[in-house]
Amino acid sequence: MSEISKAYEPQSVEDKWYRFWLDRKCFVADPARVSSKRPAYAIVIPPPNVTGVLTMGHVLNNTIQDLLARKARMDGKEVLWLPGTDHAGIATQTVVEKALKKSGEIRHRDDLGREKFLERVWQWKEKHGGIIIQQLKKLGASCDWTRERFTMDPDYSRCVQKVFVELYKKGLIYRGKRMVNWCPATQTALSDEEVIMKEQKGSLYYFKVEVVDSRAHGSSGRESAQTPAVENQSRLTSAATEETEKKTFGPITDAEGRIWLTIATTRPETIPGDTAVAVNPKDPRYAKFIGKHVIRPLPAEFPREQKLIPIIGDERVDFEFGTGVLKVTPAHDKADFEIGQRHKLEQIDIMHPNGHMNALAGAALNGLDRFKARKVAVELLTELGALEKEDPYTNNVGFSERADVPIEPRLSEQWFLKYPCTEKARNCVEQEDDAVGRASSRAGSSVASPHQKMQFHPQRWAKVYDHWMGNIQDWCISRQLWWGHRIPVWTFKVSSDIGVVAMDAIKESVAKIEKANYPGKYSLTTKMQGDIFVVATDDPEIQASSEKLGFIQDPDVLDTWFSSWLWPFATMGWTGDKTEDPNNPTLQAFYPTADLVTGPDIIFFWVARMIMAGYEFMNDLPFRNVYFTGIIRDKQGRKMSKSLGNSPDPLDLIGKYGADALRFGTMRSAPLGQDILFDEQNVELGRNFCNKLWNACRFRQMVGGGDASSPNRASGDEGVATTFEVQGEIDPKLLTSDDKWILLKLDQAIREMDTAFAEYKFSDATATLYRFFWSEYCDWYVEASKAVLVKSVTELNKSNEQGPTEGNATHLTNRSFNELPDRRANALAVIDFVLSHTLRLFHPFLPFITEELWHGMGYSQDMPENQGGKTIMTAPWPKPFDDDFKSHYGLTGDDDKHIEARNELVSQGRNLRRTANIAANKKVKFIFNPAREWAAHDIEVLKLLLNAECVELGAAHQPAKGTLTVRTELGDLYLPTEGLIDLEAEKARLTKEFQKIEADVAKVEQKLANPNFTQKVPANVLEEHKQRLTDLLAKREHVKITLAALQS
RNA sequence: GCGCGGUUAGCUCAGUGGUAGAGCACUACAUUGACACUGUAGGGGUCACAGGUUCGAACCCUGUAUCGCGCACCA
Repeated sequence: MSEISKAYEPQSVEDKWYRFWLDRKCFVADPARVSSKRPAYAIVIPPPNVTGVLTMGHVLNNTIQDLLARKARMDGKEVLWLPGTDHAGIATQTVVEKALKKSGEIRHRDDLGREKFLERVWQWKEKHGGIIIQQLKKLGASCDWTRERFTMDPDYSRCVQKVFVELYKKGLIYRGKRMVNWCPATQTALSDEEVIMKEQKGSLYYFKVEVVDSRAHGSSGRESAQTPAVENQSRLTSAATEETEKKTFGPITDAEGRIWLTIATTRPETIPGDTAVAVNPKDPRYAKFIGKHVIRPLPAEFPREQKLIPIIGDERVDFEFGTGVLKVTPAHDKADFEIGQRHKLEQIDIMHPNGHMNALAGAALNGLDRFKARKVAVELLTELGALEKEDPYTNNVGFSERADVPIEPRLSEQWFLKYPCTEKARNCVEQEDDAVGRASSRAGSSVASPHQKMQFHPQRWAKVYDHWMGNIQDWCISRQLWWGHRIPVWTFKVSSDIGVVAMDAIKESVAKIEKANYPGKYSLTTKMQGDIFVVATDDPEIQASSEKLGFIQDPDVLDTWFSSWLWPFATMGWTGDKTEDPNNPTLQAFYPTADLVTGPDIIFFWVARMIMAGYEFMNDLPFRNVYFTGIIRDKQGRKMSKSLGNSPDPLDLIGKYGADALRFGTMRSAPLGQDILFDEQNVELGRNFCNKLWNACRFRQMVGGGDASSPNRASGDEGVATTFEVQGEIDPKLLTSDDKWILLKLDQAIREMDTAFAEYKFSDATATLYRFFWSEYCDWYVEASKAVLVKSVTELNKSNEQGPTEGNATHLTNRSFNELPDRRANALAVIDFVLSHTLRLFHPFLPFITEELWHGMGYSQDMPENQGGKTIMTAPWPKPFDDDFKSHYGLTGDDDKHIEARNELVSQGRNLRRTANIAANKKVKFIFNPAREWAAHDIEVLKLLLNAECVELGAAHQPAKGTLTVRTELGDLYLPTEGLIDLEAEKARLTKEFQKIEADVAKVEQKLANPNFTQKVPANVLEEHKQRLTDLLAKREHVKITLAALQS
């Protein structure tokens, strides 16, 4: 800081210190250093997509993690913030596929084939994979980069495989043909969590089907047509749409005596896949038809016998909805599938995997995509005369989260996981009710809180979590993709002699390896399923030998989250082997981790699954606290997205304002549990704040050392020269009221910061820092300190001579003058004390500028090497002042109250200046009649703060006409105006003030007149009110007199 | 339908029963030796609405409106 620039310039500073931290290994966690005196603190990063770029969401998330990590280091903990990236199966594969298509290289990934395509994805990963990591470094993230992990690192992959095999062995993983969420765009199955419901405007189509008695005879349904109970209701037509008609649906008998049922559907294109029609058996309109058949209208060209489908009774049918008749399409609807299971219905799959209709859908629909097919189906029904009407209809449709197309329920064979440890996982998270229960039980007995529970912040997410855990469904873990962890299962169809030979060979090979080194490192299980021999293992040797013998690996890969759910321990070198883990110092030291910081949108995807995995594989929860951030929205409240183009590039913001500014601005606008409306102005505010901090330190440097005339010291520290002298001990005897006040404010700020961190309220923390540093330290303390630091000795001397003309302050004045050099040194010592503490309080939020100033101001030189001497990162976090400290420096609440009142007096005095239209830079004379004795120094400060030419002490000053006055608890302040004021404006102002006081007086008087109030209210509140009334009355009197004086 | 959260100054939000707050924006003044990325002063609010509890409600209770989110879904 030899050349102190007027404004803070972050760019060069930030790169310099980040390199410094890396070079000195400041982020590296060493399990060997962990001890009872030096506890471990760990966070694992929510791994961003390896090929992604930094978003504002990442900024929010990672700034919070960095705050926690940096704070923990300053608390003396051994900190591991473990970084890494996620392979992000679908996202990455889609991106690469698109790029290859765009370049014209391929039309489909099949053009390359699996192996070649994967090569290209790896290339892509190598090329783009590091970007987000570099961006995190720009943000200042203090991750232990030596431990950076990727979910497809070889050893990580082995963990995934091992976990799969273990769960498969246990029977928790199984293969089954089920209804799954199929994404026709990416052509893979998805988990329920990857489906998001969206409201869609569409139509509800009503079409009729003819009821027939038996399969044998086509045209005659006559007998049933005569069924007496059938009421021939007046048909709804598209013209008539009365509310009451909803209830009038029922079978119709036409002129020829044929009976028809009307069915409502949103998906007429699936009619060719219908294999039944269902009614509620309790529905009097339809129950009698159960057992009969209807003729399915589509495909039109199919022979009638093929289209006879039964009418079944199923309680699931809601007779309020639609017509009360449900078409059942077991192959294309989840609910219908279940009905189909109950009634053993045929399943007709009428679609290709890409969402186009196949031949079973009929000639007219074959080859069309689903939505086109819907239109054509409606046309066909119209032509057949089967369509009765079409109502506009809005319903919720599941969309593929990634591809943003409607998912297609589809019957397919997939791998599923029955979640482990659900009970433990569900119960470990503290619910809001628990806190009440625990508090009372603790009060009731001496039950030591036994098992530490996991806390969610904000806690309301615990309820969401609990609800999900209570309704948990098996997890579809297989994906029909190429990029990911391939399922570690090999099969061989035993249909020939070769098969038998192979079986023997593999058995032999297995036996050999088992003997050699099992159990331990690897997992293995084999089994026969029908004529299929299945090998599931993470042992590369067995995998290889199986393939040599003609075994074929399952083509699917695992859901990305099936690897991320292991993140908290797989990143710490977990091998999946419990006997080996005690020898893993990282896991020993850092698992379970302390905090997890993530978005509530992945509470099911990731958080819940990590908790279950933690219990299953580590027998302990993976983290103690989960902090859920809000979602970053734009100024208008819209979610930030690429397509809207409303997401600023954080790197641009860093370039423009600095990383510290971005961090501070983001934290300041991100209250716990609330969504954040992002506004660049917040970042601007952060920059301004950094500049303020910079200039406050610059001021400290400019006023030099304790002796105003002493030559500045220049000493080197990392090539940075200090140009002033850090002051040593504070002398309690020389402290002014302002000194004591700012020390008390610092103490308060430290306490507030501790509370804010304990409660994860980072916006509160920034608000505290902002208030303390800007409003209290800069606006008041620094200004007051100029009385000794800036004014020259001669000037002070002069003003003292002509200053207090009479009375009590003279004695103090002389003393003040005599000890001036000491007092100057002492003021500097207070400033250095406050600044060195403040920089530490700021450091988690503003790592770069605080490090720069820590060294530049020379504060690092006062500290031991490992406690701030090297870097502010390890400087001890400030502690609230204890009683000894306070009594040593004589800090009491009185100083606090006095200075608050003095500040109020100054504000009112400045207001008088304003009233008198006196320019801010013009020095004028004030007269002050203090209620109690004032030290000369304090009068000097008052003069400075009022920008007064002088403050005359007038014991019983009789104001002349045109003198403005204010009455405060510290005394009366007068400003002679010599007729400079606008009388009318002043009268108006005072009248308004008078009215306001009147209103307040009335309010308080009313309260105090109420016996209910005076009797029931706590004593201190009563006292407050009485005091308040007294003050108000005095004030009112004063304004009244002043006003009267103006009138004359 | 069920659950959760919000509604306080023009904007974004603090505020757990006792005088309604901050930042930004706005108005006026100021280029004074830290800082115009600044300073000083000022204007601005029926705390969504309606009831209730209380001596006293932005705050607690009940209901309503409205916005947002999550879960479950009726084809």
